Amino acid sequence: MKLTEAKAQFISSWGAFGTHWGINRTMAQIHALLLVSARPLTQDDVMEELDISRGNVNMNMRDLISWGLVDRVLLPGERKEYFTAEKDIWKVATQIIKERKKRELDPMLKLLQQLENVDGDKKDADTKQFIETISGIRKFGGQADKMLDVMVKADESWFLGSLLKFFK
Amino acid sequence: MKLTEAKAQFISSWGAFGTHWGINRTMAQIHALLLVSARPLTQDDVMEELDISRGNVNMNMRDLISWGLVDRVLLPGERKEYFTAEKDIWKVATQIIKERKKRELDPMLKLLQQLENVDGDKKDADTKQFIETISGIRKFGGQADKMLDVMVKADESWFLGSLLKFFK
DNA sequence: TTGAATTTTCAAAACTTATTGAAAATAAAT
DNA sequence: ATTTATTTTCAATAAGTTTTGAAAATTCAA
Repeated sequence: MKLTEAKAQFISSWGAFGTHWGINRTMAQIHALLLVSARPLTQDDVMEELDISRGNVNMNMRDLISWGLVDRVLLPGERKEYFTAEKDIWKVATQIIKERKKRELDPMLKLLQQLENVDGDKKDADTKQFIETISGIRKFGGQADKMLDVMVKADESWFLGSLLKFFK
Repeated sequence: MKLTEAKAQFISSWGAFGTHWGINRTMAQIHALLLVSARPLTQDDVMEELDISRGNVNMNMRDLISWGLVDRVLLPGERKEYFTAEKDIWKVATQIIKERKKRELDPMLKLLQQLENVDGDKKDADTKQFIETISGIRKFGGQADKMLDVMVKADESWFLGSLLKFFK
């Protein structure tokens, strides 16, 4: 397969993949494009490569920057802004974990904690089931939370190396 | 907080949570409702509780069943079908992991393997970057894949117990 | 069988989210 | 200070997704 075709294939699949994870297709595609580009790109480059409008590129790029996945780069002597993506996939993953934990997991755990203290007779079947379900989810979420904390603090070789030994 | 209010709160938050993970709001809400119900519910129960149409309940319920998260239950002497959700959150999580791995991760890894064999000069910056990025993602994905395999085969106490010790 | 209860389907409508493109704002060069 | 290049914003529109509801299909009982 030729490079151009392979790139297109990767960008398209990565975009489709993203939509299963609550990320919009275009954002994932821009990210994919930057991931496989040896050099930083301008908004115009992205517009041309993906055939999308300037406003679209601009907004999604901002979003990628706010997720910490893309950086603005100023090339000396150039008027235009350039954009580049972190290429180390471990860093990408920990960055995403960090953000999603903050935006989604932590607030959910906080809510579950409150809901666990629902008032009412603990002998009532519905109340009992509610408390059991909520506390089950909270405990599980708490463990996941701890594990992700260690993960984002660890460095790749340590983490994957250890896990690998651990799981044979 | 009263039980009714707490339930409503949980169902609504779980629905919002779901949308961040590529799951539609209603499916997540039906799942939440079944998770906190002490007894199986009919389509009519769900229609009433969530104030949604019959067709909507029916389609999302099918989907939940295909994900292995909900079961049909036939109560003796009853004409209607009842539905119930697996309450053990570890089982729920491993079930979801198993399905998403099969539907998303495995095909992606297969694609990356193919893309790694792109033809072209490995000294060309673009080709080099492409191969490096793709193989980086593939290696990382491969590790994740292995870890998830162990997880879905393990049982909760073993897995979380071991991880907990492992991560202090 | 026939008829009533129940479930399933799916085209149309409602709703949600993403995209465009042109105008406004900003920044740099002359 | 003015012109020119570039980026940002956002109302309008397009595209995509979810929901409805009524008709068709199925299931069960008499």
